[in-house]
Formats: sequence, C-alpha cells, structure tokens
Amino acid sequence: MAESAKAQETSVRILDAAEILFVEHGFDGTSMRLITQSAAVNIAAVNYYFGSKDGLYRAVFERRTEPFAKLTIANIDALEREKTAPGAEDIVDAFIKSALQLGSDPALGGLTFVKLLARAYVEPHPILKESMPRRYGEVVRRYAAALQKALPHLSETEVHWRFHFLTSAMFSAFAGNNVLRLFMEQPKTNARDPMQVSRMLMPFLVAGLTAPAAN
Amino acid sequence: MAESAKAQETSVRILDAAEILFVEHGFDGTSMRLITQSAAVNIAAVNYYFGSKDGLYRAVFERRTEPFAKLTIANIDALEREKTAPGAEDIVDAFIKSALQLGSDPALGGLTFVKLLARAYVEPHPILKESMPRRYGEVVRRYAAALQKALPHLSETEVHWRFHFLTSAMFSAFAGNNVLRLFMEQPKTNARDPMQVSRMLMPFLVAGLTAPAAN
DNA sequence: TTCACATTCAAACGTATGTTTGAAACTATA
DNA sequence: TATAGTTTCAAACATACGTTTGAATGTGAA
Repeated sequence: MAESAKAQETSVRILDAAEILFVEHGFDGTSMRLITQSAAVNIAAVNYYFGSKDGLYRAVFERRTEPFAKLTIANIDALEREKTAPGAEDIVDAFIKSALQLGSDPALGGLTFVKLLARAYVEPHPILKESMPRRYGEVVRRYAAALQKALPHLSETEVHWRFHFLTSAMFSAFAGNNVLRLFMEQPKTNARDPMQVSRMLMPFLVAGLTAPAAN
Repeated sequence: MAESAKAQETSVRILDAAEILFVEHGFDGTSMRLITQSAAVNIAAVNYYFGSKDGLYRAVFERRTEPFAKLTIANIDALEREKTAPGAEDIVDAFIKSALQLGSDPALGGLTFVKLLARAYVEPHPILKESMPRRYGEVVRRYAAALQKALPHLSETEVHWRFHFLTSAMFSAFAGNNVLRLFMEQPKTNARDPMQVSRMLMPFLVAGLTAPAAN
C-alpha cells in the first residue's frame, strides 16, 4: 500500500489526459504514447496503474459515473419532495439541470465528460455495455416513471421514445457535437455557453414531451 | 481505361464492405485487412482503386452524398410547389420523409448510410470537414429558410437551434444509436422499423418546433 | 495470335501499436 | 543509515498497421 501523494498524482494525470484525448480522437484513435506524453508520464505507467488500455478506459468512466448518477437522482428526489405532481417541465428542468451541473463542475468531469458520454453512444466499447446500464438504469427508470405520471395520455412505449429523443438532443447540444457544423460552413448555433444552450433547449423539449400522442 | 464489369464489381464490393465496417467499428477501428477480407478482395486492391484508406473513406461518402442531397432538395421543392405557405409540420414531414426514403432504399445507402452520418457527427474526420458542408450547406439553408417562414415568432438563431435539436433526435433515432440502450438493460424503444420511428418522432418534433420562443 | 494495358496477387516494406521487462530511483519505516 | 516496498524509466517485445512492390494473370483491340 502506497497511496502516496505522488502516485495519486500520476494516475490522476493519466486519467485527465486520457479523458480529453478519448473525446477528441476516440478510443482506437488515441495511442498509449499520446496519452502518456500528454500526461508527462512514462509509457509503462498506464499498465502499472490500470493494467491495460481497456482498463484505463474503464477507469476513465468509473471515476465520473457514480457522481453523475448521484446528482441526477438527487435532483429528481428533490423535485418529488417539493412537488406532489411535478409536470413535464419540472422533470425536464431537473434533468437538464443535472447535465448543467455536471458540465459546469470540473470536479464532476465538466463538459469533457458530457462529450465523452455523447461519443460513447455512437462508438460503443464492450467495456461500457455492462457497467453503464448497471449504474444508470436506475436514473432512466426514475425519470421515465416521473414522466409517465406527468404524461398519462401517453403509452409507456411513447414515453420512452420521447425520453430517448430528449436525451439525444440534449447531450448532442451540450457536447457541442453540432450536427449542423458538419453540414454548414458557419452555423448560427455555435454558442458554447451551456446556460444559453439550456435556454434554447427547454421550450423545445417541454413542448415535444407534452405533445399529443401519435396518430 | 478499363471500367470492365469485373473492375467495377471489385471497387463496389470494397465500398459496400467498408461502409458497413466503418459504421460498426469507426474509421480507426477498421483495418484494411478487415475490409479486404470482408469484401473478398486482395489487400492491395484498396490502394489500387482508391489510393489510400483515407481515399476509400472519402469515396464511401461521395457515393452517397449527392443522391441524398438531391432527394432532400427535391422534397422541399415539391412541398413549396404544392403549398404556398407550408407549416412546420409539412417541413418536418418532408425532412423526415427524406431520411425515410434514404433509409429504405438500399440503392441510396439505406440505413447503413444513416448510421454512418450519425457516427460522422461525433467522430469527425478531416476529410469530411470540407466536402460535407459544400454539398449539404444548401440543404440546411433551404430547410432553415422554410422553417423561418413557418415560424416567424422565432429569431433566426432560435430556428437554427431547433433545427439542430431536430436533426440530432432524428438521426439518432433512425440510426438506432439508442442512447437509452447504453443506460438500460432492456429499453422499451427497440423497435427498428423506420416507419414506427417516424410515427413517434413527428408529434414530438412538430410540437418542439412550434413551441413559443425562449424566455 | 499478338500486344498493350488493366487487374490481381503473395510477399515484403517500414512504422506504430499495446505490452512487458528488469534495473534504477524514490519513499517511508525502523 | 539500512531495508523493504513502491514507483519510474529506457529499452525491447511481438504483433498489427497502411502501403508498396514486381511478377503473374486476365482482357480487349489489332
């Protein structure tokens, strides 16, 4: 057992560097040498602390996963404590607020982790297929259940679909993976301020959720 | 000049195999050997026909880009020919119809190309940064302009944001990159039928677009 | 059939990858 | 200061990567 300050510093530097590089270049596009150079540590340090590149990937997520889950659950808890029958707007607000808190707090991972999550949707790694649902399953269930109560005119299936749309739009917007940037030279939506993003998001998502059922 | 049937067959087999593999494993995660084995061609064939792996990536997109752009433009043209003042619902319908046509027509790339586009949002390759906006800029401008007319109560910026949300949700849904799948063991939204997806999408997107302005 | 060209192929190219090694340097306890 | 355990380091490991080569094969026109 060491846990010396210096040892922690090394493994944390690796995690910080890897988190950023995985966002920028993806898992396969990020080499061990790039990570260790960026973190200013010897290349063997990754295997020493995390066993393998896969192990590092897992560790990068595990560091952020629990705090973010706790945050979102705390927000829905607080909402349901304050209001007996929260509406769709309240629930969206609690959900967006969670992402906003995460994005603005570097201690939780900040925007980097939001982007990493957004990338993980599309670029799945076997390592995440089991660990993420285990921890975030509860989060989804809680918000989906609250939405179902607030939107009794919708079937369970339709509520899940709308929650899916909501999550896609929200993470994509916060992560700055501007879909339009791929299609336009100078998109008008390049504001990076998360508060501005959430201000634009709210009316869109609330209206979308509360819309009449399909058909 | 050869353009023999066999030569075409080889380069097309490579394109078909690469398109699928790039969706599954991304650009960096897909090796030349995997592509050529999957296409049942010699490994040197990729460099012979496309110059390099980058050249192949470009070719995979170039084959699909133009037909899809033509399709979406044709749909907005038809709409504006039929209706003098199309509403948000009409415009969303035309946009979704384009993705639906693309997704259901293997000759246009089918769902595979939809997924490839969805992946390209998050995993940008320098090669796409210039070619995509050049061809899709017009598409975005046309739909954004039509939406602006239909939603005069919204600022230009807000229209662009909402179009961005719309596009994120739509592509994510069609591509089947189920965000909730990363978070739940058995999401209730695993229907893969694009028609069913668009039925769920429509009311959500139309309501979101027509919502009152922020603040 | 001949010939010029297009296409295929097995093999090798140099480089980059993730990982391992074993010794050196450091740290904390006695 | 001596010693045991932790951490760092340069170097090398085997393997995989994208690419190139040069000969073999196939193809269509003269």
